[in-house]
Amino acid sequence: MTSPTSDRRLRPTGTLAQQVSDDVRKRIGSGEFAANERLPSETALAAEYGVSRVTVRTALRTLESQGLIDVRHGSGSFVAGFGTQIRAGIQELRSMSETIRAMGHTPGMQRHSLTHRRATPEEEELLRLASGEAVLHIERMVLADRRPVAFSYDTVPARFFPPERAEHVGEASLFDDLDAAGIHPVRASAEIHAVVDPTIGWGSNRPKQGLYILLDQLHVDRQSTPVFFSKTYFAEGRFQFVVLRTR
Amino acid sequence: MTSPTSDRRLRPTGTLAQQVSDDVRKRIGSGEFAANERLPSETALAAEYGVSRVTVRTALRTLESQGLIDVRHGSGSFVAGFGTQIRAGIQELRSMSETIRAMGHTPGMQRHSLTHRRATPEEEELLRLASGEAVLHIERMVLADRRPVAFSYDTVPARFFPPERAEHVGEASLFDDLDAAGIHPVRASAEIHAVVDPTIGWGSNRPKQGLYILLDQLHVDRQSTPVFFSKTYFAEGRFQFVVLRTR
DNA sequence: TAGTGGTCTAGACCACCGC
DNA sequence: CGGTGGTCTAGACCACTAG
Repeated sequence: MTSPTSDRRLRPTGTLAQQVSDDVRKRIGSGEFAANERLPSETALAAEYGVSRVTVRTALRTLESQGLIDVRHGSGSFVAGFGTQIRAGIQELRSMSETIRAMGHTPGMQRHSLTHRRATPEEEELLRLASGEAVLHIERMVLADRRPVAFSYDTVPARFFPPERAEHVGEASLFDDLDAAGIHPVRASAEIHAVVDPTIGWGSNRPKQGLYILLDQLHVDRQSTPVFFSKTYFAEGRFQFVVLRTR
Repeated sequence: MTSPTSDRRLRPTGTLAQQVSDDVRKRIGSGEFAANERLPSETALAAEYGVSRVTVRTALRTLESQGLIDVRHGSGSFVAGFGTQIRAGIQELRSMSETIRAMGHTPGMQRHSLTHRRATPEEEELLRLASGEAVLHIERMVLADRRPVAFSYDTVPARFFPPERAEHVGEASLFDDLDAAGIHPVRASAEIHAVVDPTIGWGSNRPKQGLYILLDQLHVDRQSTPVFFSKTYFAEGRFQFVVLRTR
């Protein structure tokens, strides 16, 4: 559509498809599009936003994969029936704090330890380090409403950070620390495992059963260069992962 | 490309993008495209297959999400380094047998029990059944190379099947049974859980630790009508799930 | 700077749904 | 049947990579 007669204003962040996706999500959240209601047709949304239908479809696909809408061939797209519970799609890579906030809870982060040490041979290979290079190893507890929901063990090359900053790495968001250092992880390939290990974590609030979903992740930047890896243990029952599987 | 001068022959199964994706996967498997090698450019592939670049991109995105290739902006697409280990993307909805075969193993299926009974109130709501309707409940063991890798508990409305067929449901692929009955599940929304439960499963080969990844799934057809639900317990350590997470 | 992938467009045709 | 989503095309321009 070249005539912007009815363009809805978009926050110019990221790709057009992301902007549309964000805006529709906002309109769902605000109640403008209520549960089980039909969204405007793809053609109508394209006209309203002043973008092509392909772009609208890309945006809707994102919302679908997050379980927010339900796209039905021949009928339309519908706001998903609840229940109200905000679910985290496992395909989305976001900082833990973001994810928890999006779930409607108050995030917290507690760094348990920070170690500066030489990389092991395995770490050297995984992160493509020079021989003898140093890494920072960080152990953190992730809280939602002051309750531990995950324990994360992260390993990142020490050279990313100037010495005066290194000691503060991981006090809050590791993603933010990396961004500030000009390192931008954008993807992670993750293995999903079930783990029982009572030695995982620390503190008195730690889940007693020691049952976790482990995401064993290697984060890479846009060039697929390894940036850091992490093992994050999500306490079963305190964190819900959802995935939309398609044929 | 309208001139099919160099069309590579494709198996006319599914969408064009799927055909391209399948063919490139085959060429990777055959070694024509070796590990860490660069694939032909998207433009070149589009010309070779006689399809648009958009279609090639859709196909490559699928392979990327399965961890088979590595797409790098400005450089090209590369066959992922192995590993040799064949991995199953959690976003793909396929029958267990298909998945195991694709992993390079010999699939097997053993039905442990088949129960015809009235649906519980919860099942009625989940599957949108009429009051008092009957369901089939099936318990099966999934084998790879004769070794149990998963236990599946499936519940499906009894009315899908004529009486003479009902007793054979789930002896092999439930997907096939449903297809034959004109029911076509195409998507599943799944919750992912970690479970420890020694009462899961049966038989002498059952994993002793009783540790599983549970996929709690509701399968729906194209109209998002619930078709059946299943709880599938994948033995930790015998089955590997992978997911590509993106920002 | 040449070549690659990243994004977007306008338009087309098909398959499916519900009236 | 009209309206919806599903798929595909040809072309365009941009951002990134590497020599």
